[in-house]
Amino acid sequence: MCERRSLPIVGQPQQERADAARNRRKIIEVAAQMIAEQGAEELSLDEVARAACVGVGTVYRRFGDRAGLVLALIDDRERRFQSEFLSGPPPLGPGAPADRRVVAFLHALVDRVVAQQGLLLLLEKEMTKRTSGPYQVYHVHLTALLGQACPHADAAYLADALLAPINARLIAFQREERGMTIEEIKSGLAHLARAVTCAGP
Amino acid sequence: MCERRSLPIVGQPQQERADAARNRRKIIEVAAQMIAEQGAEELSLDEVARAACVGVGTVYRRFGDRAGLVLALIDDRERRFQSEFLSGPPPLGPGAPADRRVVAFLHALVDRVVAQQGLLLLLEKEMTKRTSGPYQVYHVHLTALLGQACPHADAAYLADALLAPINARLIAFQREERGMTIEEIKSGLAHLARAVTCAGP
DNA sequence: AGATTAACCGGAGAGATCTCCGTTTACAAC
DNA sequence: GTTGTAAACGGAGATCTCTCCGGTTAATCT
Repeated sequence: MCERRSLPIVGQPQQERADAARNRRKIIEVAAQMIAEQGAEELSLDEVARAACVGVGTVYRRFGDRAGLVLALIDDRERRFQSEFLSGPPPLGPGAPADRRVVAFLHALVDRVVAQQGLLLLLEKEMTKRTSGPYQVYHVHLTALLGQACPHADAAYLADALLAPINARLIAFQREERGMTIEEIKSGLAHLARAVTCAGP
Repeated sequence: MCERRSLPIVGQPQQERADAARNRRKIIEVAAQMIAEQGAEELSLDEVARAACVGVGTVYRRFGDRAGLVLALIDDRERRFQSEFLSGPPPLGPGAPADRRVVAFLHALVDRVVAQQGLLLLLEKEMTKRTSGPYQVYHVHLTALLGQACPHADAAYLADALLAPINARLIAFQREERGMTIEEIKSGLAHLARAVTCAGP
């Protein structure tokens, strides 16, 4: 009973209706442009809906909430980034020793945060319920690397602890209020990573 | 010219009018009770105002915004905590070696986050503009300790990095989703602190 | 006590987030 | 083409945060 006519495409939500897909694209496009024009800080979904000639309900049905829309906006770049550290050239991708990959990964994350500051600030603020998909991926990846680099430690916790200082709020604060440069931040992280991967059990 | 009649009390905002002080107390009291009853998650300043028999404007004039009210609610406990690590008995207070004080401090911070989870979650979410007063104090304190424990490193950055994993969001996630215990979190932090304070330049 | 005034008060209102539900529409089956 | 229906649509509305401003009051000076 209740058999489906066409087999579902795995991972895809059963095919999206044409109007739905069109609206999704339009909303993302309009939102991206609004952010380019007036910054991410004051992105209003009401306004996005109006500019996209779509009801507010539609925006929320497509993306769930603010965080969902921001996640969708980041998605493209995020995919590329993930493929880089999962299967790209070393030292970020496989082929380099684990401890070097750890540092390369943390540095790449810093660059990503700096590049997407506005959107990530918004995302971090709004993301109270679920944990972001990207974070989960980073954590799995870093845990694996740390497991190789220092097999005796609690790699899962260390991964959380190394990821924690790489967030948009803190980095913005360090750069704007503390006057730190990106290089100083990266070198601090490298120091931390080195200490962790070299230390005894 | 423009001389003041009575010298201002240093640090105090020039004395608060009686009705203003009464309202401040009432608002804090009502807010604390509402949180005790229904959790911090859904604290509405509108509702607080209504329950305190006060206009919304009054709440915002007294506390600035949500973050301000939450900060005021935390204040008491916070003062005590600060005096403990600034002038209380060792190993938290002065008297113990710096590296032991670092660990004691981080552990005390974890306990504080666990004890105040609800309010701190709210605070972290709302605190986008200014950085919280408490954080600044923690950072100064930890930077000083790290400066003693490992004079060669960038103590200011390490302080940020060690404080970053001690936030309500992450700890709630680690406990609820990852199933970690408080002891596991503390031991992970201790490991990290040890690695940092022992590592070479 | 009476007058003066700076500080405070209340609550309407702007603008935002998100929900709900009656109406409309795309698509598949016939 | 017609038809049936699940999915999508739109936008009014419930709440919330925070601002603004005309009216009120506590504290001070005479």
